[in-house]
Amino acid sequence: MSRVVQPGNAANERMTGKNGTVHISAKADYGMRALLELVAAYRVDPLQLVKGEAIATAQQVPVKFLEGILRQLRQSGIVASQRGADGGYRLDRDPSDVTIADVVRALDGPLAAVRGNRPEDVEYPGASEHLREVWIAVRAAMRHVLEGISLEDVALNRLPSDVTELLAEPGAWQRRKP
Amino acid sequence: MSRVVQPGNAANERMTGKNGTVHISAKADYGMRALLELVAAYRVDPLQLVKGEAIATAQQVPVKFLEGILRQLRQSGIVASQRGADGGYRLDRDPSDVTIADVVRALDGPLAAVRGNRPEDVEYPGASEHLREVWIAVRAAMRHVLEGISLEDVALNRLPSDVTELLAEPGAWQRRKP
DNA sequence: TACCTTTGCTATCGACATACTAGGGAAAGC
DNA sequence: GCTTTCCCTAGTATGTCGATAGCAAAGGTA
Repeated sequence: MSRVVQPGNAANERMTGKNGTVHISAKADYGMRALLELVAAYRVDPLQLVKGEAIATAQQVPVKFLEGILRQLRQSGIVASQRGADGGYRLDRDPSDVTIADVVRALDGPLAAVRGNRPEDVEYPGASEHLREVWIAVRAAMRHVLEGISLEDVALNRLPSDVTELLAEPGAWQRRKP
Repeated sequence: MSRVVQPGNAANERMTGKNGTVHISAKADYGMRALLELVAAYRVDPLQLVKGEAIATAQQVPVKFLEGILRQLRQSGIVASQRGADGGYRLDRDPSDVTIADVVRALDGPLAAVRGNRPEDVEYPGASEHLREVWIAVRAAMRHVLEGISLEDVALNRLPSDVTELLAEPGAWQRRKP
């Protein structure tokens, strides 16, 4: 509808709808951004509360949608909340103790799936006998990255060394030729 | 109408539609399996044609759906086809020259997306300034695995060393505790 | 030529997920 | 009480995904 485009992707091509085998959903993206706002507050005072609307305006995210995300994060024990005037949200765990995988799993469920099944559950006949190992490896790579980065790492821009090596690979910042 | 997945039912559950931020679609899964059948034929005779229905029954995949997949793979230059009696499909490139990333891109488009946009296109304000690096790293990790494995590697079960290291990680074959 | 086989293509379908919005209700504090 | 804030359920628009049907086009065979 109103095409809420991020302030960075100007005259690029439209990628309408869901695209990509690894897809960071709006929930995961908004959730991470909300949590990074809470990390900033946490570093001032670990018990400081931030209102949902403050987070929403700071990150330019629909406020009612964000409320649902924050509720899920609370139910997963990542965030604590308080109601009433001067209420709000805060981190309930140390930022160094919450990984991106924690956040993604809390909001979107399991990291990886093959046709809706867990990778270790699929069976392959005949010539595709060893395909399962491939999907397991994909999931393992995903876990390796997402479980190795904490909220603190992102907030302070201090990513693990193997992750920065990934970023230093040639062409990591460009898209592949179609 | 609880859509809750029973955790104890191992054999046949479907996990309720699409799930997972890395999702290997039916197209990618079926496409890989079809190609591995074609690799087996290729090793006998690189020009040998295999009928769509033969592939479908060998891999237990819906025929008409597979036809569309094979057509996409032909349009991407991965397979060749011939019509008429004694027609069929064959690999059009050497199995060592086709990576899993090639297949996935041919069938499902770009490897990674953040809310439908390319990871390098999203822009983050304030506290989430460095979130983009994370998504870029996720995509780089995906590329590193999928561009490093060829059809031949899977057919002969000779995965690259860094991939087998991923598979040897403790817990790689088990799901994480919910 | 007529006929059969096999791929090529388009259109369509139901089911479900995604990304929201609406409109309240419940608690905390003054 | 009253206000503020989070909590919750339900609903909607849109799109994708997995799959099927039907027919056209290309190639071989008699």
